[in-house]
Amino acid sequence: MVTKQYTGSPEDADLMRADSLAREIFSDVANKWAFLIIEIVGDRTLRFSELRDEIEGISHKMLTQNLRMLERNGLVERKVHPTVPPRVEYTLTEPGHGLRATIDGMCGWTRRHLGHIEASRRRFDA
Amino acid sequence: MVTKQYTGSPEDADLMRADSLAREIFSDVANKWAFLIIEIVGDRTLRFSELRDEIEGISHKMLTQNLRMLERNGLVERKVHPTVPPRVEYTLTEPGHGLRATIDGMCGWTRRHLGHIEASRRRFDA
DNA sequence: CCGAATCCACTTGGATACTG
DNA sequence: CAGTATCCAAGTGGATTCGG
Repeated sequence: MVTKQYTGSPEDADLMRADSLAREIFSDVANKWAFLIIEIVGDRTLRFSELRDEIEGISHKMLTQNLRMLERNGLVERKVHPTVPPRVEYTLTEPGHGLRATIDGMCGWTRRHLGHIEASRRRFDA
Repeated sequence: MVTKQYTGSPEDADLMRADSLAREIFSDVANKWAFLIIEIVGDRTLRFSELRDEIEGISHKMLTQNLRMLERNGLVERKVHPTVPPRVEYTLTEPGHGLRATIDGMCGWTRRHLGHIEASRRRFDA
């Protein structure tokens, strides 16, 4: 993905389609709110309002938008209980858990490099 | 990171600071251009113009902006050769390679789930 | 060649109000 | 409670120009 140079040969056409699709998916998902949502859901089952309470600073609108996007891509499952008042619960799907694992890796990386990054920033800002 | 509930106890203060810093860094870095840049640099050394040519669709401005950001956070190194015309080369730092590994993981995940995602989208859009 | 700065069209996201 | 729609303020990103 990403670095290939296309020659225009016929068998390249499929690769290119897969590639640009991958890139599109990547762009969908590689945003901070999506990551945060996936991390926070984890293996729990959370209601809309619980999610909003746990994700500091997210607005109602952003949360719905990202949940829809994640649902559309099959990363979270949305379960509606037909009660009054309504109760809607979100969980990660199996592919969602896979993605979560990679995000976990990134969180770990962040934690391990906090010091280095802070130092680098101070140097840069001077 | 992210999910902890703070009690307000003194020892929590440091955790909270580290946490919000981690989140800030995360927000900096978790954007599609940054990911793409890191992936494309890989273990190569690339000039500004080479980068722009390889990253389809990125504008001059976005590229500079993200390169500055990555440099500030110590993920890429910027080397200026004092020639005429100027020659500026970018490489990943050691922490940059660490982050790259996690992004690689995410790319792999995307490739493995292209089919599932496409199917899920079709279902959703109907 | 690289990058900073300006301009401005366009998108984004927050606040609010309204429905089932 | 969950979600949609609207409005509008603020931010973003592209094109262009100028400078080192």
